[in-house]
Amino acid sequence: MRIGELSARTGASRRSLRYYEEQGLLVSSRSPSGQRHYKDEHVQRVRLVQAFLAAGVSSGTLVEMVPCMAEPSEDRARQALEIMECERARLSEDIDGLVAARDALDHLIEDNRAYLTRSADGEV
Amino acid sequence: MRIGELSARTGASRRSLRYYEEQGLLVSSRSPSGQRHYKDEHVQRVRLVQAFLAAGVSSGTLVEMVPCMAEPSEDRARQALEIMECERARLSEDIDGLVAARDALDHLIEDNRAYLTRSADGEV
DNA sequence: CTAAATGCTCACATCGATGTCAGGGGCAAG
DNA sequence: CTTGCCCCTGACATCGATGTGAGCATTTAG
Repeated sequence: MRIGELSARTGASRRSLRYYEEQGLLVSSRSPSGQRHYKDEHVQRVRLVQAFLAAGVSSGTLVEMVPCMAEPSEDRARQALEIMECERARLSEDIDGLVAARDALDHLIEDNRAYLTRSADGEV
Repeated sequence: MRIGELSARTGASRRSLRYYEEQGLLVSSRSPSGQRHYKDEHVQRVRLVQAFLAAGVSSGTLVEMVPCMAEPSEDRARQALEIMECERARLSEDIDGLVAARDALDHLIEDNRAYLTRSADGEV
């Protein structure tokens, strides 16, 4: 498939797909005229990239984690593992932060509701 | 306290504190010479702002949520409530995304570990 | 009093993923 | 052949929170 279809299937803009490739997160075989061609497999790859980027993993970090699978070397694998675990810790921290924020928000919502209820009861 | 102390207590840079004020997220009383002065109370406020900003709530959205508590009006409260609930949904979505990413990462880590183990067992 | 530390404002820089526009091919159907 | 749609590269723009630096004022410690 060409870039338009991959874009449609993944929701990533063409621009983003080219960017992923530029960053080494995605490969494409080129037709003689230079057009990118992808296989079904790549749909999953793009989804993975999207998930990590959305999770705040930078493309630079991602490139150190994921592509090691393409050209496996023991050293690279060890280094990738270290980075992955580091990133995993960051993710967990972020999750905790978000959950805390949501709790705080729930608190504000509660307060607001209480205020409105009181107000509705005709209180000044 | 002046801005330096508030900064030290919250971990927010002086720059950020001025920015929060500029955005209407923080108030300060000014000394005759124009220096900002804060009360202990404000430490908590800053922490709240930090938590929400870190959670990806924009200062614009935040200003519609939080300061309604300062000048409570029924209409504002209702509108704020709507925004809060909307933002809560977004937060929950984000959390789900992060958790999914972490799961994917765990998968990659697992694969990597398996590879290293096989490698250590002397396999080609 | 003086020097050091702190504060003020204004303005420009940064980062990363993406949007967008321009100028130029490529390819299929009418 | 032409029309329409997709693709290419390259470059500049965007957003939001924060960093940074200049130039100047104020407060505090010695």
